[in-house]
Amino acid sequence: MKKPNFAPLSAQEKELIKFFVKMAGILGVQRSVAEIYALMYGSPEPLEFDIIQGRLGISKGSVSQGLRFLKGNGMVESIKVKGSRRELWKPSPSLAGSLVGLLRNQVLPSLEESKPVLKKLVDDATGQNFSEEVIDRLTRLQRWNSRALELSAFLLPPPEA
Amino acid sequence: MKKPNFAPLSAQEKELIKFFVKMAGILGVQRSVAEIYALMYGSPEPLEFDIIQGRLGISKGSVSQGLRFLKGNGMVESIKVKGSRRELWKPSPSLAGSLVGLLRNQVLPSLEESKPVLKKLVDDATGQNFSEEVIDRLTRLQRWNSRALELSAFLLPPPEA
DNA sequence: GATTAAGTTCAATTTTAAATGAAAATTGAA
DNA sequence: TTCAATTTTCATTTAAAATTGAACTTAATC
Repeated sequence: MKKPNFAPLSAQEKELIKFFVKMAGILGVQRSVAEIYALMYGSPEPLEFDIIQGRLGISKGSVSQGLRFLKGNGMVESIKVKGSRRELWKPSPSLAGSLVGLLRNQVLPSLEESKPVLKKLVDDATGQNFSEEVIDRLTRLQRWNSRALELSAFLLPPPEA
Repeated sequence: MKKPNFAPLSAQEKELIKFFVKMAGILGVQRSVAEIYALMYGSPEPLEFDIIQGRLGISKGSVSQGLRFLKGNGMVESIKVKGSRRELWKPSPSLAGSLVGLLRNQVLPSLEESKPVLKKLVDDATGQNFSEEVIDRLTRLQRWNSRALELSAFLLPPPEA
């Protein structure tokens, strides 16, 4: 019979989790994802699914979705262990790279989508009887969008093909 | 008797609102606030409370709270009309400045709070039997925090006293 | 200083987002 | 190929956040 006996979180682990949860809040990332990442971040060895679930006391579903999200954004890596189906999980080496991955997926798409929308708004405003003031604001908005997009392209080159 | 007859939103206004709502989503700002700001942003004249409420079709409470939030973050300004209790509202001249105000209030506090927490984590980890790997990660985290804080101080000087 | 128009507050409600967990799908060992 | 171990999916539940609106406060006018 299985003994689901997981070590309770240490004070340090709890602090680290709190820290990442707070940062995640700023970025709009959900709590469970931050907890998973924090646990890995403070662990000397890669962790397996069950340990993550058991020690954090969250559901299998949350762990599964959380790992998928983190992997999809390049924030964690998994290691296949031969002779077992289990994978071991650890944070990606570069925290900077991880954040970059996150940002790319979170903000770039919106910036891209907005480009044509802003263009149309500026064109319409210019073509119609809009006030100078408003046209000016819209133009400024468009400029911002472009700059942000350029900056992103520079900072966040897409991952290797 | 009052005639609460407000002009419906034009197609352009709707688009502009959609844009700001999307951007607000990234920053974790609520929809109603984004709508209010967008309406002002696209308006050649400053707007009064009732017009905002009526044209957007949201509650008085939301308008009141939204304006408070926007003002508190330096994103809008109000103009007192003499001989009337009514105020007129318009976006602050600098969009950049507005975003800066927002960011300052949203992220700076968390960065500040985290500083001592991270220091303690690093100290504890160093003083105890923690793995090199983990100590290294925590140190890197601390460095990031410091840099972000410095950068913030540079980019976001506090408003005039 | 009473009246009314304008705006604010906040408990209650509605809406949205996140977490759960049972069932289904998948993997790899035998 | 079978089968048990492991992970994923997703309908449901739970929790969090945003919005509402009626009661309340404040300020202007008479």
